[in-house]
Amino acid sequence: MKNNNLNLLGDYFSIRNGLILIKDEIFILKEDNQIIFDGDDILIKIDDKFTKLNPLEKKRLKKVYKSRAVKPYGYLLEEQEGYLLFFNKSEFEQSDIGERDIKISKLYPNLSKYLKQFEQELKETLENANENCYDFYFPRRGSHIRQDRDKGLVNLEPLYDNSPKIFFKFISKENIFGYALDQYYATSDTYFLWSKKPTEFPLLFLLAYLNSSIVSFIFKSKSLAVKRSKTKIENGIPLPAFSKFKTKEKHSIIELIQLLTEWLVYSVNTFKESDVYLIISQLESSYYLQTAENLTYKDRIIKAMNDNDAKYIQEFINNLFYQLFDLDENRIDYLTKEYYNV
DNA sequence: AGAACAGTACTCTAGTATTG
DNA sequence: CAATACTAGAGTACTGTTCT
Repeated sequence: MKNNNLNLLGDYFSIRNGLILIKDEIFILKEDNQIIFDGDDILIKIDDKFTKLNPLEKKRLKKVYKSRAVKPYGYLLEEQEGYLLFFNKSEFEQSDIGERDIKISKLYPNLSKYLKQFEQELKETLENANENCYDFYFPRRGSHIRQDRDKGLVNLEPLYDNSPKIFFKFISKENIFGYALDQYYATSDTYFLWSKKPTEFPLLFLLAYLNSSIVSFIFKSKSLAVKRSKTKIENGIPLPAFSKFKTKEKHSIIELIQLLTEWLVYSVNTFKESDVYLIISQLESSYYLQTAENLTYKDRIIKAMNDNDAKYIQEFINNLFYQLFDLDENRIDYLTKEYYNV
């Protein structure tokens, strides 16, 4: 059955857990409890006293989320778990252990003091798991990954910090794929898609595809429910061969899918009037919506956008995918309802 | 109460790097 | 270049929580 020409999600993306920490409660600092924000100052609790962090130290605190924050096209801002204390091993690569310790405590005097409160406990955990106990400053997994067998490690910090990324829950029955443009760190109950090689199609198109009813159908028909296993997702989700879409009509569908997805991303996350105006103005020049038979949809889409009706936009995207793949939407709906009980 | 689920982090393994 | 050490990958054991 295996078709060697089939593009799979796993061919283009590595799926990796978020950060696996030695102990979440030590590395994830909760506001008001372990850290306080006072204007531009950040204070951290060490031996029951709040101590002010230096500017370099502030950069080591990252917004961190758990999988309950994941939602289609975005994440729930209010579900931020806390601030991750993230030391990056590659910052200290060249030094030996002793030198590294000194360097850390010089550059990050307060943060290292904070961690040293728990040094014994952290070292014991690492020792027990046969891991290097001197690395108690760092996440155990998820800060660096190997993309290809013959290539070096990729440092994910800049990608977590400031790069568009797609992620989903570690355990989920549905195809819900979140998206973040800004700083988004997550614990190991979230999986991230990290690009292995440039794909032919843009990330927003992939995001739309993964959240579409097509992939929902694939999830159900292949029983791909994510349950502590990523290989099923890597090998179970086919990616369309972009080069097959040759006609102007197909390209106009792809263009419109991206535009609508962009709107969904805005509507789910930071809703800015100016961004929405820009999208609506781009709708005017959409080739797909210019043809006589599709003209009526334009007003309907604009209305849905003004009403913040994400459901309509999602359904429209679903239909666009059916058209793109020359599928009979009624047939898929029938199959889904009849045989998958939804 | 017991089952099912979700979150956490433990641990085995495979592959890479180092060393002698 | 073989032996050994190290590290990241992967799956799951364990535990606390929620559902029935």
